[in-house]
Amino acid sequence: MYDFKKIEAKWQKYWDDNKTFEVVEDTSKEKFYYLIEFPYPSGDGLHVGHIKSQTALDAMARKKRMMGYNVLYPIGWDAFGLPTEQYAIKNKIHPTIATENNIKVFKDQIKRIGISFDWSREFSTTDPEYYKWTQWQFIKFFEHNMAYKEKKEINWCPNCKIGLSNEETEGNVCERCGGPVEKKLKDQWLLRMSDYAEKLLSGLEDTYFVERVKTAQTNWIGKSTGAEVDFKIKDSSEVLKIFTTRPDTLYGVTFMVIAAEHPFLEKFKNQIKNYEEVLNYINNIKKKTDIERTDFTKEKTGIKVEGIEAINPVNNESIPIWISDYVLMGYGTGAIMAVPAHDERDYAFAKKYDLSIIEVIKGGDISREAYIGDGEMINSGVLNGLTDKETSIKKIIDYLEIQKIGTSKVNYRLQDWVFSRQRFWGEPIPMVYCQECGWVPVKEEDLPVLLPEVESYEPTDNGESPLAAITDWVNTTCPKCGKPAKRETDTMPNWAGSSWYYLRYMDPKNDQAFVGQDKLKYWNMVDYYNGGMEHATRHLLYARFWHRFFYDIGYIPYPEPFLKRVAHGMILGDDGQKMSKSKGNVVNPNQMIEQYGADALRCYELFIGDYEKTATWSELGLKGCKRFLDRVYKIGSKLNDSNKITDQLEVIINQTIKKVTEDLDSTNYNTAVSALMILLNEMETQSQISRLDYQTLLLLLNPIAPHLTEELNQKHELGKPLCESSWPIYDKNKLAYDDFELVFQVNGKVRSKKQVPLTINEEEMKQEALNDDNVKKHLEGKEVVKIICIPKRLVNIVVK
RNA sequence: GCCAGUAUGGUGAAAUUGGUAGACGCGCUGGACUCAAAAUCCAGUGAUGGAAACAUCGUGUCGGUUCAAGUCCGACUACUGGCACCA
Repeated sequence: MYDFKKIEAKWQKYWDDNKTFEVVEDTSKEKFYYLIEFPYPSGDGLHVGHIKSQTALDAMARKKRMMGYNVLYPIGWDAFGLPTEQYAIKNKIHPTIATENNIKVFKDQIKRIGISFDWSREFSTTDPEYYKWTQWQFIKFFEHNMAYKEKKEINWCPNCKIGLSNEETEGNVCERCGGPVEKKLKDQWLLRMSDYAEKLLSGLEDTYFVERVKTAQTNWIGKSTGAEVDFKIKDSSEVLKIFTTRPDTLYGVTFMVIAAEHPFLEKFKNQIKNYEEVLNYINNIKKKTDIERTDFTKEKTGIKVEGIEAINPVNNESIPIWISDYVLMGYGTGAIMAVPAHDERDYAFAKKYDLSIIEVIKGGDISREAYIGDGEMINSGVLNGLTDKETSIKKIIDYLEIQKIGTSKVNYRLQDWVFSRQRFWGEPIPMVYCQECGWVPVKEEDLPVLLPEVESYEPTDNGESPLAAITDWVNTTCPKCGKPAKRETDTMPNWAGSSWYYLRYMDPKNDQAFVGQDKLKYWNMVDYYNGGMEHATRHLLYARFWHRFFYDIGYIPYPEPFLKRVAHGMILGDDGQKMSKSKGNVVNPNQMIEQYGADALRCYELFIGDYEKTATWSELGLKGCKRFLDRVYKIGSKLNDSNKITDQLEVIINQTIKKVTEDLDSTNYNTAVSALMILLNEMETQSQISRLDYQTLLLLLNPIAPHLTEELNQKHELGKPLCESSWPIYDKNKLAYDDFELVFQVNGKVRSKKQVPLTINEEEMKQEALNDDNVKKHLEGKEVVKIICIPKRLVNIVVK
């Protein structure tokens, strides 16, 4: 019938030759910035699931351009990171080459789908011209005291003698040798992201993220409000600080629990009578993984610290101190006050070790379980008799503050960002260590710090980055004093380059700044950011943090990077399982394009179902979309000479323009496709259609099936190329026919229907209903109680 | 455990936001074309009863509000995603 391969190649060339989708800043036009998460170019290429969001945003972008907007829809490559490094090691190929090859494959795939990316803005995070600025930004963090070094645990395989990423330690077993993984302390760079917890939380109010993304972010930040309280250590000037969200239960404290890593243990070493035992317990804990340690289904363990005791500041009672694995050093102060009567964990612990339990809130049965509900305060000094939790909390905090033994306090789950990786394939951290000057950033004019050309990029056997073995590269001079110094050999995490790429798209060739101020002002926030749910926490928070910091220090004129965030649903294989090479259910877009064409594939990607939900791939569904496009082609043979909308099609065409326009602005792509199918079905009932009917159909379908529609538009000489045409506008007065089907109900059940004019009034509607034969039958022997008329809808007769 | 979301035919899913449940696609059944098949076209397709008209039932379960509930309220169940001994 028609050669879709030829048509697709022809129009892809046309767009390239005419630079149709290259965008230049133009203040006379309104801007719109669409963004997809840039792909990680792996060796496997893209599957049909990956291109769903690219296609969806492409349809939106094509439509917005036809509506006169200046649309930025860019793409690049997030190419640093572990998969490429491992691929390179395995295949004995340099990661730079591997990356180049992978990008080539990805790019070819995307080009064949006909996505309208502005390729002139393409870059990779591995380009020195790009990572120069990632390094420059790190130095800004450092200069503002937002980057610091600290000993942190890494996953360590004692067998392979290398540091492993979390992904490589699934099940606490080394992915390479299958042996057990240990923890090892290493000096690492961290970014003070926890300082930004409140800003990242409140900033969400300035965005239109979908609800589930917002809650994921909120949960990750994990704000909790409570109090910090000082517990004196008996016979000492030291104070044990704890954090609690329930200071109202302070009178119910019967013991304290501190984390195994708590500094008190070292500090009171000489006073702790069972220090030997304590050390033993701590060493046992250290052997466990985080997962084992935090698995709350397992029984809690602990040991009493003999020889030191704390004093409850509100009633001066002496209380014992315990160590347990259920208290974590990384949250709050690493110590808690235990109120077993009103906390499940404390209760379980108290029961196991036979510790006393004091009830302070009435309402439960503490002989059976901890009571976490509300009730009257008892055994609680100043709080006795109060019944409202909020009032009690406020009162006790006031008391603590007056007595100077505590203060209200907010805590966040969000921690600082561990920014060091002991790997080759990442941005070198641009810092130099000098014996005299300490850590000194590389001078700006010496950026980028290039990754050296090396023979081997395999990890070293002592936990250092492979860069540490390259002495020529490591040994340098101090940028400050000029004396011999050593470079930092760790690299940045994969998340670094992806934290600001959307800014670089605005100004990808700038060699004076990471992005120009004029470009920032013009493009402003990303209007529409699409990504997977797997990035709704970390990537999205890292990028928002990065952005917010550069806003705070004056490099970006607005605080939040993304206005709207939408999460696409995954596409599963036709077996209902996640597509993966090992399951053999991966569908390659190239094969589908080969058989059905890019337009049919695009159409099906959008038609497959609710955009935000997971969907199962079905080649039969794709076939159906191909049939639809074939019929669009065929109906061209029914064209007459008229350049007016055909009377009989006027209403449905206007309805379809409205529907497609609205659906392509939201995420309802499936119903946009369905509306076009309905329009085509209607056109097929006509013996002829006008040139304008057809052109309108092609324009509306163009964002979804751009190649075929351009070809048909040209073939039938309907006008200039669609990509240079304007989006159709509907006539508000022509959205409805002048009659409609009136529904007759008796007691809410449909009993009959009749075609009536739109001009019908309420009285006439009632009469029509009462005169209907089937309605009469259902009224027989009954009394009419009332009649409800809904204009343009129905009449409901209520009978007894 | 906490937070968020989802549940509709054989199947992917629609449903004007309280007003005809199942649009559109797939599959299936029958027919046309063909020596035949594929492709294409036409008709039918929630279940039960009926020749039909029509009737009854039907949107995860149980209750409620309403003239009217897939949609609102209450309780529950299952699944998906996020967080999780976070004090």
